[in-house]
Amino acid sequence: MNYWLMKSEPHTFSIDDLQRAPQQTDHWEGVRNYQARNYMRDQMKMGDRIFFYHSSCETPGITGVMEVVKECHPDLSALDPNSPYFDPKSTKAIPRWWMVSVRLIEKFNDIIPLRILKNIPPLQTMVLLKPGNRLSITPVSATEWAFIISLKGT
DNA sequence: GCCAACGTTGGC
DNA sequence: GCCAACGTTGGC
Repeated sequence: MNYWLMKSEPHTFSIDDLQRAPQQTDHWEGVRNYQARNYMRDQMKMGDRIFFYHSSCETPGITGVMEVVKECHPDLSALDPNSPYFDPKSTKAIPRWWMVSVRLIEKFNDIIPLRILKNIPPLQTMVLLKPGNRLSITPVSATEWAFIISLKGT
């Protein structure tokens, strides 16, 4: 099983939005970065675990856990001229953008803030923490995953 | 709001 | 293929 971290701005789509969704499931539309897309298209598999990360907000950090419930399929928001994610270069025949569907497994009682993660030596290997990193989807190692899970509620 | 870092675009 | 200009991300 692979582990991941996916960012979302909570004023656009928060963990509470996912919790309210039918079956607590939604598709992860709107990724418009090739490397992040490739992770979803080529590497994310059923059952992979994902940290839900809130970015560009008062307290950025990890807010819960999701799993992949549907592997890559075309991101149709790219075809919708009324969508903020519209991309005229994507077509139905040759989709440029792909996404996975995710289901909420757990919303943490308390967010694990980025500023805490930054101060934990065993987590300095995280791609998320690499200087200059802006990727909205990053891989997480099994070791990093287990360590972060152990921080819950502390 | 600032700004550093990074990705994309497009002329040549 | 180079690279300058521009746009975006995202913490602070």
